[in-house]
Amino acid sequence: MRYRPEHRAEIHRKIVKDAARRVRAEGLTGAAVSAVMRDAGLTHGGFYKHFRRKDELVVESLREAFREIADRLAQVGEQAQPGTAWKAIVKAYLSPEHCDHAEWGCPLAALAPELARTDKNMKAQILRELARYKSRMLPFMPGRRAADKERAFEVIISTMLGAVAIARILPDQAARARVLASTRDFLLHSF
Amino acid sequence: MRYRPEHRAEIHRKIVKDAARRVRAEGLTGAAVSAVMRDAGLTHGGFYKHFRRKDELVVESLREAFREIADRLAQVGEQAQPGTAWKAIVKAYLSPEHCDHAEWGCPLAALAPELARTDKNMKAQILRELARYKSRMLPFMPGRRAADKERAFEVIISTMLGAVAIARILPDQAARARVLASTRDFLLHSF
DNA sequence: GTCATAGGATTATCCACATCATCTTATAGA
DNA sequence: TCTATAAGATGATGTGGATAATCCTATGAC
Repeated sequence: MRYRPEHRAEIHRKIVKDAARRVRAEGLTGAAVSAVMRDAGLTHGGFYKHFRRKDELVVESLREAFREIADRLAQVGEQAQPGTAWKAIVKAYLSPEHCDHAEWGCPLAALAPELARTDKNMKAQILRELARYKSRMLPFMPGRRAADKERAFEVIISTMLGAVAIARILPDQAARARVLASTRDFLLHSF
Repeated sequence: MRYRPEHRAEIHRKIVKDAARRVRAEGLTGAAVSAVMRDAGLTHGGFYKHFRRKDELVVESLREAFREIADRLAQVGEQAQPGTAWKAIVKAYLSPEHCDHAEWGCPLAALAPELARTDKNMKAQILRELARYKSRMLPFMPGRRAADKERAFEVIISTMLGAVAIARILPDQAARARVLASTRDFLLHSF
């Protein structure tokens, strides 16, 4: 129908944003073609005008999700007092808000084991996003040398995603908050 | 066909054991009825002579998986010098062998986010298994009072499962081993 | 104002999977 | 030895999802 030139890009973005929410909320297979198209106000048929295969959408949605969380955490880090940035990031990551809203949260906390099971091809693309995520967090990490910061990032992100993943299984807010708080205190006193 | 009385139970166990492997290797939806039945040497049709619904198999396979890992870790804890049991457990959990064999490993490391997304009913049953897992690990945990041990378990298991989940995404053994080792050292020096 | 075209709709196909009704048959128990 | 029965096989059904061929039409470029 020869829409406005920017229309195509807008729809594309809309689909990806929606898929980024859905994969985190429902898992890697949670962004069904018909669902994301419906959310974009379209029918499933047009999907392949925007993506060659389903996998492309999944990868793009992960890229979007990693970017969103990196943006958010970087902002938290930048607003913190110098030297305490990593602590602010830990507090934000281990907050009840993050725990309660996987759909806007860190894709690692929402999907890590599923990402590990993707095929070689997709995993390579995921690793690129993971590397970008890491590099954006490094400036805020504790430690003098780059290698120290990398170690710190790996340990801190592992600990945090584990805590959030466990907390999300727990039914009542009290138990959830307890896990988040004790992991937070543990991390804050450890570096 | 009126088989030996114990035949039914044997087949049932075989199906569950196989499903316990499959869910950890391929995710909560990885134990397809036809696949587990084929592995048991049967066809898909007989499945519903053993389970009322698919969910029942999933829950039983998780129960089996939790039991397997608890058995393994408890054995490690018992064989360790008194007072160092938790350290031995941490080393076993963060070993390359565990990382490389999700299908025999801790269901939390393999499935935590997926477990969080199950419906209320299944989650309640999962929580029971999680509680049993915890109670079996508590005797080995550091800390004086029961509450301390509980906190220790929660923080330690979160950290460990996160590290394994991240490591499993990484492609080369070196990077994997690095994450496992630094998380292990981190934990061992923290309690 | 016309019309070529690209974005979208419709519709169909294919596949994997859960579920279930019905048929078959080996064997435990008499 | 006979037979009732329950485990398993066969095959059908329904669903959800990916993919693709074909058709439709609004609009930007002229």
